[in-house]
Order: sequence, then structure tokens, then C-alpha cells
Amino acid sequence: MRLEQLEAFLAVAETGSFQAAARRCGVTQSTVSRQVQSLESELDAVLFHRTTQIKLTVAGDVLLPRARRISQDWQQATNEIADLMAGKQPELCVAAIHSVCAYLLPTVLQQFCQDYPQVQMRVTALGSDRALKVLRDGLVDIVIVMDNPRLTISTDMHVQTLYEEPVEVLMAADHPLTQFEIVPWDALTRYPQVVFKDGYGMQRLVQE
Amino acid sequence: MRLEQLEAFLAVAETGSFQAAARRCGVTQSTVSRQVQSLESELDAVLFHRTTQIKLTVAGDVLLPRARRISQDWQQATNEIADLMAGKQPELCVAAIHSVCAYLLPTVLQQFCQDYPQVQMRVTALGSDRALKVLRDGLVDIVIVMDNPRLTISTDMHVQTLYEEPVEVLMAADHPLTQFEIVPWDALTRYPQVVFKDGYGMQRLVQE
DNA sequence: TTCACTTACGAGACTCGTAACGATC
DNA sequence: GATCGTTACGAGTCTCGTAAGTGAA
Repeated sequence: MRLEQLEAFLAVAETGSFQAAARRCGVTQSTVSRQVQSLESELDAVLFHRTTQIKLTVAGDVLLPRARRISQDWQQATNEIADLMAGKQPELCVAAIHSVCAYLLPTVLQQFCQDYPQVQMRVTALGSDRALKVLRDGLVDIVIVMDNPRLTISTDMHVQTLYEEPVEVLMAADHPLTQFEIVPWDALTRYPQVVFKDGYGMQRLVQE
Repeated sequence: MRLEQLEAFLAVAETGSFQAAARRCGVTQSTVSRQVQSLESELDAVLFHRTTQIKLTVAGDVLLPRARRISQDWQQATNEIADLMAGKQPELCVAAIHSVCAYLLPTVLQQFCQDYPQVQMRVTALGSDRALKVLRDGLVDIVIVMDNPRLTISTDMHVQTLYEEPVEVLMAADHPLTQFEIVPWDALTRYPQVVFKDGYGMQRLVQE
């Protein structure tokens, strides 16, 4: 079944004439005629009494309401997706870790708001764990967090790597770790550290 | 939009795999792939994340429920019409004038019930006017009445001539009208007659 | 290498508009 | 004769399965 056949059928049913239907669909009468015929042969049923004035048969009568709903559903789906693509989604909720909110997001958001002025933006700064939870709960549309191997195996969300970032250690000038150009993890574990509290990606990273 | 494209989309969305979808639809994977691509290009939106495991995009998520309903609607329409054609209409209500009920219907009904044993028949004997009224009210599916020119111009019902029937005049052997081979209408009007009461086609015929 | 999706290709089917045809008024 | 639906025809498009290509694990 092709949608145009259904539209042709609807047009004929509603105008009561193949010619008028053809005008409405922007095609030739012969095309409308053939489209309706295709439909009829697919359903194996005559849909119209082709007398002087076109009238629906019983089968046509059965098809009419369903054809209407199918046409509407498709149109609605088309429109919604077109709106989605055009960025007319009414609201976009973003959660991101504090560092991203502070340094990365401002310029991006400015550009985004310029490109899609219709979209209401909502931005929240959250720790990685909490951000993932609200994403899973559907409270936000996207989150920007530190990479976490458990994410990539999760089946119900889509993960995309934005950029790589070196993790740096801040210490006193006479600290023993200054001997390293690149501090190994096991060396790091031998000294007391100041890190984020539980629920933050960095904390999880160091802990592991 | 073609229905098969929508079915392919649904199959992929529900099985999570193009291959499984192809098996379900009874076609090649490449066909499923192309059908989904057609849909995507028509909607101008990507419907699936084609990573290791197939996941719906936001657009795909929007389409899914509508696609389901369209598919169901079409299937239901198909089934209903097929049932209709197979004569599985649960009930057929017929109204006919008394003469037809007495002489014509019995053999026809017997044949019909043999051909379509699933159909519940309801037959009512009514005068022409009353029969037309119950037809218009949707209380019966078809009526068999005497021809009436006002019927053929009526827009909301379909009229089909079944057969022609001579109208005969019954009179005493010594009645003046016996002189005619065919009694003219204006001669008939000059004598008192016994006819049906109001609301019967014959009465209307004579009156006019 | 395997597995899964995409793409290239050629055969066949489909669809369209034009135009001829048929029926009805 | 005018109007309206159907049918024939040829050009162009689409769709399919097969088979080769591509990318990830």
C-alpha cells in the first residue's frame, strides 16, 4: 500500500469525483483512477459505485475512517519529525559536570541559542553520577560527564566522545612526586590527596 | 511512503537488528536497509543509531508509536474488508414488500444461507415507504421495493433494478374495462378501485 | 576473520502523463 | 457534443536480490 493511493481514495471519497480528487492531489485523473484501482485490487474489493455520481461501497465505507486516521497519523509524524529536525523541540535540558559548565558550555550555548532561538534551554551543573541518574530518569535530554567505562556498555543511552583531556596533579614545589614527568597511578596512591567527594567522576577515577 | 517501509522500520525497531527484521519481513537484509533508508530520506531524519547494537534516535522514537498505529489500522481495514468480501458480515437485515417476501425471497434466501452460512439473516415485510424509512435510518441493510422515481435521484442510497413486472387489473367479467387489451391509466381513474392503503408503492403508482 | 550493515549493479516491475476510448447525459 | 472515468502506450523511476564493499569486534 502506498500513501498516495490512500490520499487519492480519500480525495475521491470526499469530493465525490475523480476529477476534483485529481486537482486536489495535483495529478492527472488517470493517475487517480489507477491509484484507486491499485487499492481496490490490493484489497480485492470495489471501493466506489462508478455511476453518474460516485458513491462509496460498503467496503469503501469501512476503509474511509481508517484511511483518514492513517493519513493523519502519517502527517503528524512527518510534522513532528520535521519540527524536531528544525530544532523546534520546545525545551532542551542539559546536565553537565561543573568544569564543563564553567569553561566549555558558555560559548557553545551562546552559539546554540543563536541558531535555535525557539528552544528553551535548561542547564544544570551536577556530579557525573547524579547527572547520569537524572538522564536515566528522563529529567534531562543530554549530559556531559567524564568518561566512564560502565557507560559505553549501557544499552539504553547513546555515548559520544567529545574530547580527551589530561588529568593533572597539583602539588607543592618540594613534593616527592615532582620527580615524575608523568605521575604513575600507583605512585599517586602512596600520598594523601585532596579530591572531589563521592559521586564525582574524578573521585571514581582516582579510586580505581 | 509505502507500508512495507514502515513495516521494515517497525521490525528493525522491535528486533533491534536489520537481519532479524529481514527474516520477519521475508526479504533480504539489503532490502530492509534500503527501505529504512528510503523512509529516512523521505523524513529527512536518521531513525537508528547504527552502532554495534541498533538503537532508535529521537526521531525514530517519535515515529515508532505512529508507525505502529498506522500498521494496525491498515491491517484492521484489510481484515474487515476481507471478512466483508468473504460474507462474514455478522448480520444482514433485509426489508421487502409483501409480494417479494412471499414469492421471490424464499428461494433466494435459501441459496444465500447455503452460500453464506455464517450470516445471520433478518427479513421484514414492509410497505415501500416504511421500508425506505428504515433503510434511511440504518435499521436494515437493503430493501426491495417497487420502483419509485424519487429513489433514483436520492443521493444517499444505491438503487439497482432487479426486474420489470407488468401491473395487472383484476375485474369482473362484465366490467367496462374488459374492452381494453391494455388498460390506460386515465380510463382506470374513472372507476372505483380497491388498492393498498397509504404507504404502499402500488397505491402511490395508481394515485399518480 | 567474522559478523552485520551498506552499496553497486542489472533485471524486472511500477508509475506517471498523454492521448485514445467508452459511456452517460 | 460535452463531460467524466477507463485503458493503452512509452519514458522514466523504483525496487528487488545477488554480490561485493566497509567497518567494528
